[in-house]
Amino acid sequence: MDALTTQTRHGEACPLDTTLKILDGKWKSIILCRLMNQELRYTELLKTLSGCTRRMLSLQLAQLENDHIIQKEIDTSYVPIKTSYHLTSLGRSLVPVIQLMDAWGESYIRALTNAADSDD
Amino acid sequence: MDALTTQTRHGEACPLDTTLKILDGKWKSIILCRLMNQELRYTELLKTLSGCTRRMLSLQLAQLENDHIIQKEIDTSYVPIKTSYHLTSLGRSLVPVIQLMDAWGESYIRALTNAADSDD
DNA sequence: CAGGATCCGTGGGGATACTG
DNA sequence: CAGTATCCCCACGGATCCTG
Repeated sequence: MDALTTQTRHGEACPLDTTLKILDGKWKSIILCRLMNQELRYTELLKTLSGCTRRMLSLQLAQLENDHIIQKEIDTSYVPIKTSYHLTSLGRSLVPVIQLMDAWGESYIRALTNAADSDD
Repeated sequence: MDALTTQTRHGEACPLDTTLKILDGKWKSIILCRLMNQELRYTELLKTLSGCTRRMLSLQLAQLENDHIIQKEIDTSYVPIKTSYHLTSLGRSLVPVIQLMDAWGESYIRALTNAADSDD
Protein backbone atom coordinates (compact mmCIF):
# COMPACT_ATOMS: atom_id res chain seq x y z
CA MET A 1 0.00 0.00 0.00
CA ASP A 2 2.98 2.27 0.40
CA ALA A 3 3.36 2.66 -3.31
CA LEU A 4 0.02 4.43 -3.34
CA THR A 5 1.08 7.19 -1.04
CA THR A 6 3.08 9.19 -3.54
CA GLN A 7 2.28 12.79 -4.29
CA THR A 8 0.67 12.65 -7.79
CA ARG A 9 0.56 14.70 -10.94
CA HIS A 10 2.83 17.44 -9.76
CA GLY A 11 6.17 15.97 -9.05
CA GLU A 12 7.58 12.49 -9.13
CA ALA A 13 5.83 9.52 -10.64
CA CYS A 14 3.03 7.81 -8.76
CA PRO A 15 2.25 4.43 -10.32
CA LEU A 16 -1.52 4.81 -10.00
CA ASP A 17 -1.34 8.23 -11.48
CA THR A 18 0.81 7.01 -14.31
CA THR A 19 -1.90 4.55 -15.23
CA LEU A 20 -4.59 7.22 -15.02
CA LYS A 21 -2.59 9.58 -17.17
CA ILE A 22 -2.13 6.98 -19.87
CA LEU A 23 -5.80 6.07 -19.86
CA ASP A 24 -7.12 9.59 -19.52
CA GLY A 25 -8.06 11.70 -22.48
CA LYS A 26 -11.35 11.98 -24.20
CA TRP A 27 -10.95 8.94 -26.44
CA LYS A 28 -8.06 6.92 -25.08
CA SER A 29 -10.01 4.23 -23.35
CA ILE A 30 -12.39 3.57 -26.19
CA ILE A 31 -9.56 3.54 -28.69
CA LEU A 32 -7.90 0.86 -26.62
CA CYS A 33 -11.15 -1.10 -26.56
CA ARG A 34 -11.29 -0.89 -30.32
CA LEU A 35 -7.71 -2.11 -30.72
CA MET A 36 -8.05 -4.82 -28.14
CA ASN A 37 -8.92 -7.57 -30.57
CA GLN A 38 -7.90 -6.15 -33.90
CA GLU A 39 -5.63 -3.89 -35.84
CA LEU A 40 -7.38 -0.85 -37.28
CA ARG A 41 -6.71 1.89 -39.80
CA TYR A 42 -6.94 5.57 -38.99
CA THR A 43 -10.17 6.12 -40.88
CA GLU A 44 -11.65 2.86 -39.68
CA LEU A 45 -11.00 3.95 -36.13
CA LEU A 46 -12.43 7.37 -36.81
CA LYS A 47 -15.66 5.90 -38.12
CA THR A 48 -16.21 3.92 -34.93
CA LEU A 49 -15.75 7.05 -32.80
CA SER A 50 -18.75 9.16 -33.65
CA GLY A 51 -18.11 12.68 -32.44
CA CYS A 52 -14.34 12.43 -32.49
CA THR A 53 -12.58 14.89 -34.79
CA ARG A 54 -9.56 13.92 -36.84
CA ARG A 55 -7.45 16.35 -34.90
CA MET A 56 -8.53 14.69 -31.66
CA LEU A 57 -7.93 11.20 -32.95
CA SER A 58 -4.45 12.18 -34.11
CA LEU A 59 -3.62 13.68 -30.74
CA GLN A 60 -4.89 10.69 -28.79
CA LEU A 61 -3.12 8.21 -31.04
CA ALA A 62 0.09 10.20 -30.82
CA GLN A 63 -0.05 10.15 -27.04
CA LEU A 64 -0.78 6.45 -26.88
CA GLU A 65 2.04 5.78 -29.29
CA ASN A 66 4.37 8.02 -27.35
CA ASP A 67 3.49 6.06 -24.21
CA HIS A 68 4.34 2.85 -26.06
CA ILE A 69 0.83 1.48 -25.68
CA ILE A 70 0.05 1.27 -29.37
CA GLN A 71 2.20 1.07 -32.46
CA LYS A 72 1.71 2.61 -35.87
CA GLU A 73 2.44 0.76 -39.07
CA ILE A 74 2.82 2.77 -42.25
CA ASP A 75 2.48 1.24 -45.68
CA THR A 76 3.91 3.60 -48.29
CA SER A 77 4.06 1.02 -51.03
CA TYR A 78 1.27 2.66 -52.96
CA VAL A 79 -0.30 6.06 -53.28
CA PRO A 80 -3.06 6.45 -50.72
CA ILE A 81 -0.87 5.87 -47.70
CA LYS A 82 -2.25 3.24 -45.35
CA THR A 83 -1.50 3.33 -41.65
CA SER A 84 -2.70 0.89 -39.09
CA TYR A 85 -2.57 0.79 -35.33
CA HIS A 86 -2.22 -2.14 -32.98
CA LEU A 87 -1.41 -2.72 -29.33
CA THR A 88 2.18 -3.20 -28.26
CA SER A 89 3.03 -5.85 -25.68
CA LEU A 90 2.82 -3.13 -23.05
CA GLY A 91 -0.58 -2.24 -24.41
CA ARG A 92 -1.68 -5.85 -24.22
CA SER A 93 -0.56 -5.99 -20.60
CA LEU A 94 -3.06 -3.24 -19.93
CA VAL A 95 -6.00 -5.33 -21.04
CA PRO A 96 -6.64 -7.11 -17.72
CA VAL A 97 -6.53 -3.76 -15.95
CA ILE A 98 -9.06 -2.33 -18.37
CA GLN A 99 -11.24 -5.36 -17.91
CA LEU A 100 -11.26 -5.01 -14.15
CA MET A 101 -12.05 -1.32 -14.40
CA ASP A 102 -14.84 -2.11 -16.80
CA ALA A 103 -16.21 -4.81 -14.52
CA TRP A 104 -16.16 -2.45 -11.55
CA GLY A 105 -17.90 0.23 -13.56
CA GLU A 106 -20.58 -2.26 -14.43
CA SER A 107 -21.19 -3.31 -10.84
CA TYR A 108 -21.11 0.34 -9.81
CA ILE A 109 -23.81 1.23 -12.28
CA ARG A 110 -25.85 -1.74 -11.13
CA ALA A 111 -25.47 -0.74 -7.50
CA LEU A 112 -26.65 2.79 -8.18
CA THR A 113 -29.55 1.57 -10.25
CA ASN A 114 -30.73 -0.75 -7.52
CA ALA A 115 -30.35 1.96 -4.90
CA ALA A 116 -32.47 4.31 -7.00
CA ASP A 117 -35.09 1.62 -7.45
CA SER A 118 -35.46 0.89 -3.76
CA ASP A 119 -35.43 4.58 -2.93
CA ASP A 120 -38.44 6.48 -4.19
CA MET B 1 -15.62 -7.95 -24.13
CA ASP B 2 -18.83 -6.62 -25.56
CA ALA B 3 -19.36 -4.35 -22.62
CA LEU B 4 -16.26 -2.47 -23.68
CA THR B 5 -17.58 -1.50 -27.06
CA THR B 6 -19.86 1.29 -25.95
CA GLN B 7 -19.51 4.79 -27.28
CA THR B 8 -18.02 6.65 -24.30
CA ARG B 9 -18.23 10.08 -22.75
CA HIS B 10 -20.78 11.45 -25.12
CA GLY B 11 -23.90 9.39 -24.81
CA GLU B 12 -24.92 6.41 -22.78
CA ALA B 13 -22.86 4.95 -19.99
CA CYS B 14 -19.82 2.83 -20.77
CA PRO B 15 -18.69 0.93 -17.68
CA LEU B 16 -14.99 1.53 -18.26
CA ASP B 17 -15.63 5.17 -18.85
CA THR B 18 -17.73 5.40 -15.73
CA THR B 19 -14.76 4.16 -13.74
CA LEU B 20 -12.41 6.61 -15.43
CA LYS B 21 -14.74 9.49 -14.83
CA ILE B 22 -14.99 8.70 -11.14
CA LEU B 23 -11.24 8.37 -10.79
CA ASP B 24 -10.35 11.30 -13.00
CA GLY B 25 -9.78 14.76 -11.64
CA LYS B 26 -6.59 16.31 -10.46
CA TRP B 27 -6.70 14.91 -6.95
CA LYS B 28 -9.29 12.15 -6.90
CA SER B 29 -6.96 9.18 -6.98
CA ILE B 30 -4.62 10.44 -4.32
CA ILE B 31 -7.51 11.41 -2.09
CA LEU B 32 -8.77 7.85 -2.35
CA CYS B 33 -5.32 6.57 -1.47
CA ARG B 34 -5.32 8.78 1.59
CA LEU B 35 -8.74 7.55 2.71
CA MET B 36 -8.00 3.94 1.97
CA ASN B 37 -6.90 3.04 5.47
CA GLN B 38 -8.17 5.89 7.55
CA GLU B 39 -10.77 8.54 8.05
CA LEU B 40 -9.43 12.06 7.57
CA ARG B 41 -10.54 15.62 8.26
CA TYR B 42 -10.71 18.30 5.60
CA THR B 43 -7.65 20.15 6.81
CA GLU B 44 -5.74 16.95 7.48
CA LEU B 45 -6.39 15.88 3.93
CA LEU B 46 -5.38 19.28 2.62
CA LYS B 47 -2.05 19.13 4.40
CA THR B 48 -1.18 15.84 2.73
CA LEU B 49 -1.92 17.27 -0.72
CA SER B 50 0.79 19.83 -1.24
CA GLY B 51 -0.24 22.08 -4.11
CA CYS B 52 -3.94 21.45 -3.81
CA THR B 53 -6.05 24.53 -3.13
CA ARG B 54 -8.98 24.44 -0.75
CA ARG B 55 -11.33 25.17 -3.58
CA MET B 56 -9.96 22.20 -5.49
CA LEU B 57 -10.18 19.89 -2.52
CA SER B 58 -13.78 20.91 -1.92
CA LEU B 59 -14.69 20.28 -5.54
CA GLN B 60 -13.01 16.89 -5.66
CA LEU B 61 -14.54 15.79 -2.37
CA ALA B 62 -17.95 16.96 -3.49
CA GLN B 63 -17.70 14.93 -6.67
CA LEU B 64 -16.51 11.82 -4.87
CA GLU B 65 -19.32 12.21 -2.38
CA ASN B 66 -21.82 12.77 -5.13
CA ASP B 67 -20.60 9.58 -6.78
CA HIS B 68 -21.13 7.75 -3.47
CA ILE B 69 -17.47 6.84 -3.18
CA ILE B 70 -16.81 8.73 0.02
CA GLN B 71 -19.02 9.95 2.82
CA LYS B 72 -18.82 13.11 4.84
CA GLU B 73 -19.44 13.22 8.57
CA ILE B 74 -20.16 16.55 10.18
CA ASP B 75 -19.75 17.15 13.87
CA THR B 76 -21.54 20.34 14.87
CA SER B 77 -21.44 19.61 18.57
CA TYR B 78 -18.95 22.38 19.22
CA VAL B 79 -17.86 25.58 17.60
CA PRO B 80 -15.09 24.90 15.10
CA ILE B 81 -17.07 22.50 12.95
CA LYS B 82 -15.29 19.24 12.33
CA THR B 83 -15.93 17.23 9.20
CA SER B 84 -14.35 13.94 8.32
CA TYR B 85 -14.36 11.81 5.23
CA HIS B 86 -14.27 8.07 4.81
CA LEU B 87 -14.88 5.54 2.06
CA THR B 88 -18.35 4.14 1.54
CA SER B 89 -18.79 0.44 0.81
CA LEU B 90 -18.82 1.34 -2.87
CA GLY B 91 -15.59 3.21 -2.32
CA ARG B 92 -14.05 0.22 -0.59
CA SER B 93 -15.04 -1.96 -3.53
CA LEU B 94 -12.84 0.28 -5.65
CA VAL B 95 -9.73 -0.52 -3.68
CA PRO B 96 -8.77 -3.71 -5.55
CA VAL B 97 -9.20 -1.86 -8.85
CA ILE B 98 -6.94 0.92 -7.66
CA GLN B 99 -4.41 -1.60 -6.49
CA LEU B 100 -4.31 -3.31 -9.86
CA MET B 101 -3.95 0.01 -11.64
CA ASP B 102 -1.18 0.96 -9.30
CA ALA B 103 0.57 -2.37 -9.83
CA TRP B 104 0.34 -2.00 -13.59
CA GLY B 105 1.69 1.53 -13.40
CA GLU B 106 4.61 0.24 -11.42
CA SER B 107 5.45 -2.49 -13.92
CA TYR B 108 4.97 0.02 -16.73
CA ILE B 109 7.48 2.40 -15.21
CA ARG B 110 9.88 -0.44 -14.66
CA ALA B 111 9.51 -1.60 -18.26
CA LEU B 112 10.25 1.86 -19.61
CA THR B 113 13.20 2.30 -17.28
CA ASN B 114 14.73 -0.98 -18.40
CA ALA B 115 14.14 -0.14 -22.06
CA ALA B 116 15.88 3.20 -21.59
CA ASP B 117 18.79 1.50 -19.85
CA SER B 118 19.40 -0.99 -22.62
CA ASP B 119 18.95 1.69 -25.25
CA ASP B 120 21.67 4.32 -25.14
C1' DC C 1 -12.75 25.11 10.80
C1' DA C 2 -14.79 24.12 6.41
C1' DG C 3 -16.23 25.68 2.92
C1' DG C 4 -18.97 29.05 -0.95
C1' DA C 5 -18.93 33.15 -4.25
C1' DT C 6 -16.62 35.91 -7.50
C1' DC C 7 -13.13 37.35 -10.77
C1' DC C 8 -10.01 36.24 -14.15
C1' DG C 9 -6.24 33.92 -17.09
C1' DT C 10 -4.94 30.09 -19.97
C1' DG C 11 -4.90 26.06 -22.45
C1' DG C 12 -7.67 22.18 -24.29
C1' DG C 13 -10.34 21.20 -27.96
C1' DG C 14 -13.67 22.39 -32.10
C1' DA C 15 -13.98 24.20 -36.99
C1' DT C 16 -11.77 24.96 -40.92
C1' DA C 17 -8.23 24.88 -44.30
C1' DC C 18 -3.95 23.06 -46.13
C1' DT C 19 -0.33 19.08 -47.44
C1' DG C 20 2.61 14.72 -48.60
C1' DC D 1 -5.69 8.66 -47.15
C1' DA D 2 -3.73 10.43 -43.06
C1' DG D 3 -2.63 13.74 -41.03
C1' DT D 4 -0.73 19.14 -39.66
C1' DA D 5 -1.46 24.24 -38.99
C1' DT D 6 -4.13 28.10 -37.59
C1' DC D 7 -7.66 30.57 -35.28
C1' DC D 8 -10.70 31.02 -31.68
C1' DC D 9 -13.67 30.17 -27.69
C1' DC D 10 -15.10 28.64 -23.29
C1' DA D 11 -14.75 25.91 -19.27
C1' DC D 12 -11.43 24.50 -15.79
C1' DG D 13 -8.88 25.93 -12.16
C1' DG D 14 -6.04 29.56 -9.30
C1' DA D 15 -6.27 33.67 -6.19
C1' DT D 16 -8.75 36.21 -3.28
C1' DC D 17 -12.43 37.41 -0.27
C1' DC D 18 -16.61 36.28 2.37
C1' DT D 19 -19.59 33.22 5.78
C1' DG D 20 -21.95 29.80 9.11
